[in-house]
Amino acid sequence: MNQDSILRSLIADNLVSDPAGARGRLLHEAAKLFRDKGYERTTVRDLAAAVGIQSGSLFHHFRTKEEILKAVMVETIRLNTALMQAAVDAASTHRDKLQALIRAELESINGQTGEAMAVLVFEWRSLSEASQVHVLELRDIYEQLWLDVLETLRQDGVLTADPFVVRRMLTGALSWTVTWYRPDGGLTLDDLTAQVVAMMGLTTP
Amino acid sequence: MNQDSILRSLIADNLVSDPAGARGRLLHEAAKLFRDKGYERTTVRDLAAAVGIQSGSLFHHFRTKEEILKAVMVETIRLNTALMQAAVDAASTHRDKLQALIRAELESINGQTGEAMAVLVFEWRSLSEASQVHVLELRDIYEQLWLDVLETLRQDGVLTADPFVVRRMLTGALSWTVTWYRPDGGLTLDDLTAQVVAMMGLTTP
DNA sequence: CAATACCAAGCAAGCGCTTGGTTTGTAAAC
DNA sequence: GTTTACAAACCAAGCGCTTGCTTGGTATTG
Repeated sequence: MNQDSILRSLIADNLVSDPAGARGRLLHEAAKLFRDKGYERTTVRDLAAAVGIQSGSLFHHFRTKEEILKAVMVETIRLNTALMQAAVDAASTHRDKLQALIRAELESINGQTGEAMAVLVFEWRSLSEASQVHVLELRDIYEQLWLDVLETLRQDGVLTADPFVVRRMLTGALSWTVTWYRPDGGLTLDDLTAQVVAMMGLTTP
Repeated sequence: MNQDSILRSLIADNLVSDPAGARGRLLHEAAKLFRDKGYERTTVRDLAAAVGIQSGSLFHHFRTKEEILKAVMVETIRLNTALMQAAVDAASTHRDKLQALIRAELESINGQTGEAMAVLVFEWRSLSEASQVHVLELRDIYEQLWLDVLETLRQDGVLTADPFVVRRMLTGALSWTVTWYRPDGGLTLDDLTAQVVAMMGLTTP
């Protein structure tokens, strides 16, 4: 199950939009704009112009501007939960599973879906409370993946800190990379993963 | 040099506003509003109401709304640079200096100045480019403090990862605490500091 | 009696979203 | 194979409201 087949399977199940379709293209452009200018500073006219239609025509596809933001977030979480699950399943040892998760999340944040992941982190407050509840449920599934792996490591005695706290710290550390990491800066994502692992004192003995 | 005397010395030098004065009170309320609703969603009418004046009267103290945001950020960096410097100076060993920095930053983020620190992290994009340059210069001084301490630890052989990367990871991890840490949750800031140190494998042998 | 701090009113611009009508794609009906 | 039917996709225009900010005048303070 590689990344591309995971995406295609989700599209087939109607869980994420086809990036080639009209809806998918809009969501992709919306993610870029929301990341670059922020949700509030992005107008529906900006969004419409990005896909070459009139602002009013947007409301044929989405009822409100906020619905667009929510769709970006929901589809991003769905895709990434599937990607993380695959990463965990592919690794064998507990330590490798954590490393795979770190690597996969760095990939999500700094790769193709980077814009959407940044939106998920920095535009949370712009969601209405009702939408927040919905997105939160999806995020909990995602987080449990991490907690399960971290808990096994703690039982192995490799990790001394609280899994819950460790995950929160990792969330911050990894998502923050979006503000400074540039792939052309002489540091690959593998390097970065290695540094995180080294920083946690988890390098293979 | 305790925290209070540092603050008073900065006020005397006109580097930060007296929290008791009109300007200081507004900046404090602005930081709260900006954190809770975001800069864009906060209107000048909100800001004015928070200190009990009319919206137009705001522009007697600040020329633009953005000037308020900038002032919040600039004064916060000034205060925290001074606090961090004091924390480093007070500790003796290299490891203690790092622990003091972590503790001090957690305190800044989750204590009295927490609102302003959150604004500094999450409202960066709302600053005009001209203001960003100015704030960036101040931030570099602040960051150098961290890098110097981390470099000594690397030379001691205690730290294997790159100081630059470690600082960026710590920035993310520590500032992210603002989204989840609650002092009444049975976890003190000292506990949190200890967890971070443990996570880095820096616990005293 | 100046300077500072404020109010009441409102302007111009930009915002999300609505409206009524036109084009386009598709597939059955003849 | 043309015609008919109809919904989906879109446009052009603009409405109602909110926004940051201005203006001219009035208290307050040292």
